Amino acid sequence: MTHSERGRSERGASHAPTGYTVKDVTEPSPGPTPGKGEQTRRLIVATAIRLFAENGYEKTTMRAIASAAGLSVGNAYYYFSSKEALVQEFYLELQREHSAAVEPILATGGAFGRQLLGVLESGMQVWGPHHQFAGKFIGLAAVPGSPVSPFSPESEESRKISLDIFQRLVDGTTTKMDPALRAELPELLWLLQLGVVVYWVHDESPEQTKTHKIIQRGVPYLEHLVGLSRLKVFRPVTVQGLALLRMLR
Amino acid sequence: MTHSERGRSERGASHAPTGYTVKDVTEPSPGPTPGKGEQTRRLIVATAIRLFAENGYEKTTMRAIASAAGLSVGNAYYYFSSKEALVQEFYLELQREHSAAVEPILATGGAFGRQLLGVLESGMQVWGPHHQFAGKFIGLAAVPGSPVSPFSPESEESRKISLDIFQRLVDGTTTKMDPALRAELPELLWLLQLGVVVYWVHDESPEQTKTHKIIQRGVPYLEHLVGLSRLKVFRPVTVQGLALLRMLR
DNA sequence: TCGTCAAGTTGAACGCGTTCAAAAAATGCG
DNA sequence: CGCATTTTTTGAACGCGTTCAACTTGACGA
Repeated sequence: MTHSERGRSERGASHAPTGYTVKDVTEPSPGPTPGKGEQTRRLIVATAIRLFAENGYEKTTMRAIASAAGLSVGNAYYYFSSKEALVQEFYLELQREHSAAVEPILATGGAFGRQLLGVLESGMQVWGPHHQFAGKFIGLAAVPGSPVSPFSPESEESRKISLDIFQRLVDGTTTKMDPALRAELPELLWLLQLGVVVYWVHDESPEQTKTHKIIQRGVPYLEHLVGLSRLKVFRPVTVQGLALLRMLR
Repeated sequence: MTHSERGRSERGASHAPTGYTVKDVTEPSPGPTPGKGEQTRRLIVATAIRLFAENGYEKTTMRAIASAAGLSVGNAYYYFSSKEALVQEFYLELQREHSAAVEPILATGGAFGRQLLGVLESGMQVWGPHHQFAGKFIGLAAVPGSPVSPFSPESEESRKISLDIFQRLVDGTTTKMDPALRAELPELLWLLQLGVVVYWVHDESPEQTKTHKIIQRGVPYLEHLVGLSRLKVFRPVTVQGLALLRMLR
């Protein structure tokens, strides 16, 4: 792990394909001129995503991706430094899907609990078909220094998308709470989501029913706690807890 | 992942080496008669542990283990179904070391916070030299269905050792708390430890100073919360939180 | 148009974890 | 002991992710 590029998962050795920002693969026409390299790149991403979704992580070998896209393995590695980088693309795709699904919920506004429940449930809906894939993914993401780690620089875009959802949720909620808590709540929810994901991934109950039930009980509980933060009795506990949270950074 | 053995990490296909319970590699004489197979098995474990500690996870290839032990790769696979199974042995070794280090702390008894701090700190001391290895390990352990997953049946022994430490800690502590909380506290601490480990593994500050600081602030905070559980105002929050915790199982 | 250089592409090769048919060694029985 | 059976050991082979020297294609100024 000794590459120092920022924010993108490709490498391109010393010579990189045309730089650009990640955008929808199916966008109509604008954006950077789709040169030959760009075309190949998109083909690889699209093929990889399709195969990951169809056949899962392990069956989707680099050779399978390359041959399905009609090119050589080496060529795929010219655009992506590793299989993990392609996994990251798949992850981003699902995250954009989640982002879109969550849009109406956040736009409507409303109580904290209702919104959080919506965000978590729609996340499970988007990821549901890929539960097994997620199990392998989490194994990659848990390794420090991996590009797909939620703490890696390569995951900055992912992190931003995710944090943004919670930021908007908190900004838009009418639920009253300690202002100090409100300031930290987006990040706290992001961490909570990490925990939920870990639980969900290990949840082998049919349709991940256990996870559903837990967030349905847990979210109102959390909403209750958030409300309590305004009470004088809970003030010291809240303040100290937040101080601890800030230490994690 | 289609083997259904209980509690051990080896396989042995249809024919398994002499069954026995995992014991100290360096014990004097008793235990199951050390037949040829048993000797080979121990040699492999000892060699693997040594190489993991000396050269880390990736450099310790199955070929390296086999050749260092003076036998063939296939032979290693006769006793251990995978490299992960050998990693598990290394993990168990460190856990026994931790268990021993923690003994005097638990024997002394004392306040909850003091004991918990001792347990966590000594864990970091034992694992400190293997911080990088732990990073790879957590990647394996995070994958559902992996034998080294903390939730796997193969990890039952590990889990028991760990839970036992927290059970004794809670049983031995003089700190007053809600009895309902006391009943669930060992498992809660076990989960907390999982979180600490994840943070520690990703903590790249020198000597993992950040993790040290956080547990030094976090443990007293937790002790405070535990104490608060006896107050009437905190009762509903405690009770509901515990109900939620029980749902996780 | 041609030549030059960068961009893009190839496929063989490497080391890895893992498998397995076959050989060797140990064991048990008449 | 002689022989059949089981346990243990071997090493070649497989498919995987990844690397890289060599080749082809495209872009562009002279």
